[in-house]
Amino acid sequence: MTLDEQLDYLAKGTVDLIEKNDLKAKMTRGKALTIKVGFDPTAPDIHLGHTVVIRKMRHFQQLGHRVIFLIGDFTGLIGDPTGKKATRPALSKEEVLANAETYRRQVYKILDPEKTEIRFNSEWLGQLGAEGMVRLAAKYTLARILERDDFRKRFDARQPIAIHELLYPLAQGYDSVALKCDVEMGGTDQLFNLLVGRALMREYGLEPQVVITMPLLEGLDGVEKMSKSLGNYIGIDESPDQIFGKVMSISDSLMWKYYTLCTDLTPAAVDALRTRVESGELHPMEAKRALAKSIIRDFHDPEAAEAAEAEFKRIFSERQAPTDLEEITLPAVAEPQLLSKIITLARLADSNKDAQRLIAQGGVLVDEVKVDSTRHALDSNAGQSYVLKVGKRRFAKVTFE
RNA sequence: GGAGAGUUGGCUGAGCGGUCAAAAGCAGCAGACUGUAAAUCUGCCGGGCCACGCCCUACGGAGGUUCGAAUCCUCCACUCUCCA
Repeated sequence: MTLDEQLDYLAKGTVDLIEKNDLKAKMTRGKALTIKVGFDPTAPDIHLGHTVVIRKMRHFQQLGHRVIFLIGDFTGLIGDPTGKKATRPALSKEEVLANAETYRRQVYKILDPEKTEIRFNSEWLGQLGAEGMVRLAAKYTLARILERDDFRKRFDARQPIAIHELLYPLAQGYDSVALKCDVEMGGTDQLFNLLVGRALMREYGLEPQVVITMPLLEGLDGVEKMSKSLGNYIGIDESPDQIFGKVMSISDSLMWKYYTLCTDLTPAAVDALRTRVESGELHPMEAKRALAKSIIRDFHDPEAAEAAEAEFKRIFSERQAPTDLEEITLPAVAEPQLLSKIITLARLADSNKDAQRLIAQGGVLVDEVKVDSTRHALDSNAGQSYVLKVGKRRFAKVTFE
């Protein structure tokens, strides 16, 4: 690839690239660049939203650059104050290392292990001490910190902002100083923090980093950004069946964004596919199936993708029980037991009340037959066995012994 | 330091001393329909009990007034506002 082709490749899918000329200048020197992306130490479950940036990290690796997967164990003490939960419990050294190990295992599904460095920012931020932190804080002003939209909004809305939250962008920026980064990437919500890094590097007499932001991926609800805490995510570590079902649950319109950000298809290819769906040539469900399989192939393998599709068809299109039915054994009881109790014992419902509700609404099948009474009881003597379907996706074979 | 406002179910947010297990919206769950765990519509949405009714626990925490309190009083904790 020529330099310009490389630039285009790296720019693909980005929202901000500040400044493209700076990136070009850095690349012209021919040295491997240092790319930094920070991750939260408390949530080592990588989901599809994270992979948007990770995919871009891989692009840099493909071009021979050095990628630093930075675990923010120090900044984790603060917690990026985007949400309402300001402080988070401090993690022990062991927990941080365990989480890092989980990250490593997951992230190498996408990144090249040979070209990835995993670092922790407590390494330098922990050394800083109170004095260092004061000196760092002296390099920035409150007015500039309040440029950050969420601080501004909370300030204007008279919501509390703890002082330490203001330090978060500074700490993150200092990471770039410590690592002498050439490029830092993040989601668009990170733009402010990334730019603070640029400013701080100047203050410390370093060449400012290039800042790249990637679009945020909406979660399964199609509205909020994908996040673990909102429960609207697809985890990279989830089973093929889970991923398939979750992808199928996104709205038809959202599917195109996933195509753009979670596959390696070119924008032109995605547009072509979309045209075929809109013209009625291709069924949207088919397009969504193809998307689900593509994502599963990335995190598992092609066979798993095919199997997941077959299983999905079986359960939801044909409404049959899954092939690998969960087996649950319950202690035998001489008297017939209420079905609602059995469902609760088998943990197919949260409470007896919940189980009764499900039955009342016609959501429970015993051996393929719908149960119509909340007082339905089953023979619970040893040896009895039933296939229970509770709701759309909870299945189990319950045996008494 | 002083004055005032507030704290309600996963979230947002109503709530007259009894008719409040607590409006409404969101989220969630189920059913119908379907093209799918899309969309739409309908219902459910604290827990216990072989009950279709009864009981228990809940409205920041602890006490109190009352036949009866999410609703009134006292103290405590936390948040916000204004003044200093």
